[in-house]
Amino acid sequence: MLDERKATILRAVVTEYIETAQPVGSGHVASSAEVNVSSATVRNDMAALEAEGYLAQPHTSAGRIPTEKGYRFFVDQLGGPGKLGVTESQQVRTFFNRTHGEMEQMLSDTSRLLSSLTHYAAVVVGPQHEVATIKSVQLVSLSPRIVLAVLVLSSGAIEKHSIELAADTDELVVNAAAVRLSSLVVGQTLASASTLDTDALLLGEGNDVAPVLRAALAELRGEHRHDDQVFIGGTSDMVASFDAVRTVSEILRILEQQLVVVSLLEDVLDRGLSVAIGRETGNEALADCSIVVAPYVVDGETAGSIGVLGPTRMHYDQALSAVAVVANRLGRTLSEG
Amino acid sequence: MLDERKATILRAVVTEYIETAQPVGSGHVASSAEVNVSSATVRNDMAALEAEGYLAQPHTSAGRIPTEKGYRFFVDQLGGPGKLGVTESQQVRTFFNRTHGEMEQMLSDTSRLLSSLTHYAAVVVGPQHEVATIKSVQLVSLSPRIVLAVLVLSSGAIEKHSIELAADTDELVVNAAAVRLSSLVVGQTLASASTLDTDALLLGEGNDVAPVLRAALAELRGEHRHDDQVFIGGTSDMVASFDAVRTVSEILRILEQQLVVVSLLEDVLDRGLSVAIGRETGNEALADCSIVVAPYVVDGETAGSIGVLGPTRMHYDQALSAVAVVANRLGRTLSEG
DNA sequence: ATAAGCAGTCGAAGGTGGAGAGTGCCAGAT
DNA sequence: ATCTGGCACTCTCCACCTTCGACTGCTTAT
Repeated sequence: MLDERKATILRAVVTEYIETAQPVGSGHVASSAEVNVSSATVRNDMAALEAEGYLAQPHTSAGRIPTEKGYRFFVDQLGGPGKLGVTESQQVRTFFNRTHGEMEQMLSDTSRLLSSLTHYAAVVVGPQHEVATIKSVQLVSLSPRIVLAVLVLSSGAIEKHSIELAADTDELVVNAAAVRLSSLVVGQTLASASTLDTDALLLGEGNDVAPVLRAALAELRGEHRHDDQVFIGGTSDMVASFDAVRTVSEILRILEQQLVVVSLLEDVLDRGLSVAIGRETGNEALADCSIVVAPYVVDGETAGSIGVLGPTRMHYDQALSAVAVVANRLGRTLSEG
Repeated sequence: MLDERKATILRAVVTEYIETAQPVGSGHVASSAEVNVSSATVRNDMAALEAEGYLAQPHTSAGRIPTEKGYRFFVDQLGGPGKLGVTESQQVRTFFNRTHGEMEQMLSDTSRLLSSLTHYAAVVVGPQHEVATIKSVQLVSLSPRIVLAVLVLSSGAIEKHSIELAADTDELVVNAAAVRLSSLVVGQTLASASTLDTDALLLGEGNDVAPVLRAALAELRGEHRHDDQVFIGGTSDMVASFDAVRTVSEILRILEQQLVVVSLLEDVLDRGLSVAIGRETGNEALADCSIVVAPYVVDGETAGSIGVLGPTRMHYDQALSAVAVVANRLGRTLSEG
């Protein structure tokens, strides 16, 4: 649909605009290395590209700016992530060699890494808990009526939830309930544990233990929903790409609503490495932004996703490689543990 | 040192400037309700105030702007927080009536509340763990060499730390170590637990249990340092108070370095409700910002602190009352649990 | 001590006029 | 049939100027 020369010209315009943030004129394009025709010819093609919706003019007699469709073509023809620069590769390598220990700390650091690689905001969504098995359950009495349920998952993640009981309950009873609970759910996944038939299980229990157990199982059922951990880093870097405080404020508002961010990332989770440009994000406030997202795989299962959020005129090639590489290494590192 | 009229004029200038962000001229001040002298008289006093360092002129023939010293005077003469507006009081009341359960969730929500009350960025630093007693310790084998230590504190907080062992260790051995560890530290504070004499305690232990126990105790010692939880909300609101993206970016960079934020708040912790204006924050990047901070008290002990970060031309009265009220209610709510 | 008047200063706003960067189109070259 | 050079035209940007208005500071009168 786009002949070779037009494609080259479009590519040149996008590249140039990403670099300078200024409308690109036919002269610049003609003098660029890849194009060997005169500016007049470029002008004709650019007019055609505008008619087809790839470019736009801020006003007559200004250069052209890529439209979302233009960026989309540009990204598609990149055909996947390139290689990272040497400095960046080195940075990723040392990061993952040095990192160890706490998963949360590591995910948070990963978001910092990603933002430092790309200079855009980085979002890391922690592994889903559904697939992890329960390693241990514990009930701790904090006060006569409040019990804290602590779950340790095989991923190393911890879930806690405080349970308010209807009546004062002795610590011994709580402990008994904990033992029973452990025997029921340890080794299962959170998903399967939450399908347990509460009523049937409670039949054999004493009158004191039963209510505690019932409450705990109820929590278990509700607990694993919407408890995604999100780590956001590098907002200060990204902000520098924009020039209106107003825009910045709106973008920050989106980032503060973590639910929105998570759903943005999860929408594209099954598509693998992918890019959403401007309104493709489905969010009007992000019209000037693009998102590059990739899932990461732990032990063969898609566990979570990472991404960067930057201006539509982002350095897509760098962002794509950075996200791809980091997602890959992150998955591998988490698999080892 | 400042006669009554000059004080009134200074007050009027600060109030007006906070409202409009425009330099304030003598005419405006003279026509304000509190001042009953002509603009010429105001001019004379304003010149004096400038000479004394309370006001500054962006350029000749512009109105005056408060200096840090001017804001300082203004804040000092406010003499403590006023009352919150009815809408705001209502908002605080419903928030604390409805809130319950998870402390982390609650602190995070509190930062949202505070930012929504003030329209500035809100920072909430979670309770220090030093004073909380250990309710339970658990060691969970994640893999033959990795053990996860989970501490439940009386505050409802959880600390976790993964421990890498030198040798593969059976789950039974880990469990034995956990039992022994529990008997040693449950009921103690983290602070006292970390002063335990490791070597003496290990004498009576078997060769298999000892290394696990030693590793766990070592973690315990290091664990409670620098593990403040920080919750930041409302950055998007605050951003709208500034007009240079550059400034915004620098402020966000500070907020991303949580250590810096924590130290800002903790510097003023023992001073009670207090305000740092511009460079008083000790941070050059926050020259255009002010911070209002208050500690909150749980069970008679200063536990943590909350604060808001806004422009130097912030609505100090509203910010002071909001911070004071929320700190108070937060402390009370946490004490009940 | 306060007020009134007045000259002076400076920025903001608006208008003007190139300069420069672009465009579209046409006619001629390849 | 395509490309190119040339040309007229358009529109922004910038520098410059002027006017306007909001101040101030000073001097003088009360």
